[in-house]
Amino acid sequence: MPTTLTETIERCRASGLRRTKALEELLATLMQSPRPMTLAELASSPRLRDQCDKATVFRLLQRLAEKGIVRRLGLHERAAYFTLLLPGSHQDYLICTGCGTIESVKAPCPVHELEDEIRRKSGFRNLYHELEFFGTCPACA
Amino acid sequence: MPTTLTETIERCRASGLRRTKALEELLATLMQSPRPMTLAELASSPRLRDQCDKATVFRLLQRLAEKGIVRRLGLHERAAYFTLLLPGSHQDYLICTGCGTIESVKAPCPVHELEDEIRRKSGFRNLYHELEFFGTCPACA
DNA sequence: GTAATTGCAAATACTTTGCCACGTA
DNA sequence: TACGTGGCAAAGTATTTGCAATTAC
Repeated sequence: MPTTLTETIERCRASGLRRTKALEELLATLMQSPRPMTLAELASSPRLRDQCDKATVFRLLQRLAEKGIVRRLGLHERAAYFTLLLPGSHQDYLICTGCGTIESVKAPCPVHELEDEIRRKSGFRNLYHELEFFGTCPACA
Repeated sequence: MPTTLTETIERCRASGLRRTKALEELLATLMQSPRPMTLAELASSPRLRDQCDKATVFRLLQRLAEKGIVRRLGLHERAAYFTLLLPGSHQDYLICTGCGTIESVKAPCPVHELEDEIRRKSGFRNLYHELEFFGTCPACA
């Protein structure tokens, strides 16, 4: 049984957020989306466009991410990350959400079979993947 | 046997790039780094700081990424992506590097065991992961 | 010699904050 | 009433581009 909007609003209330129109509409929008959305997409979506300012959406997302109700995807810096692609090698990363330290994962990557399956079933070409683990490192805990 | 700097420079030459000091230093820097780096980190690194402008590093990275020698990590938009976290559910994504379309992967995620192992061995808390597949969708191919 | 590459500076884009008004509890 | 929240506008940071000068081939 899928999680309902009401339940999610309850989780927000339980973590101390106030029940506002903007919060409800934001949650509803995210809940209806089958994929992650950008701040700009959210702020200009039908339910939010005339409802509230982009800064409001930004701060809501910020609070929701703090409470663990929303997640901001990607390496947690504002800047883009680049890595050299060495033929025949592949790296996964373990990143501390506290201090931002990035280390590489030594264990073999378990994703290749799924990647093959997706390659076959989806018809995508030049397929590759990125896998990152996030958490709080011992030093930050 | 690890890929050498010379070999990588050769790959660049083979894809039509000119052999410049900036290119060599950039590749050497990336090659020595055990983890992905940002444009700012690269441009201010010892080998590049006095060697060339940040715009040059930017354009080099751009060309190298085009040629498949460097990879820019993360969802390929400038903006950050947000997703709702529903208790007990997890999503992986399939993203077209051509048109940017994001769809969710239906197959079960094969990463949980590795995640458990990392949780045990690394001492990280609040561990979670993100897995994305990238490629060219049938429509873009 | 010719086309790719670079530096510098300016323009964009996205994110984040200040401050005061407002609404929820 | 008190404190979290919202709007608007401005500031901050990262990315990207224009153009003339330079360099690799």
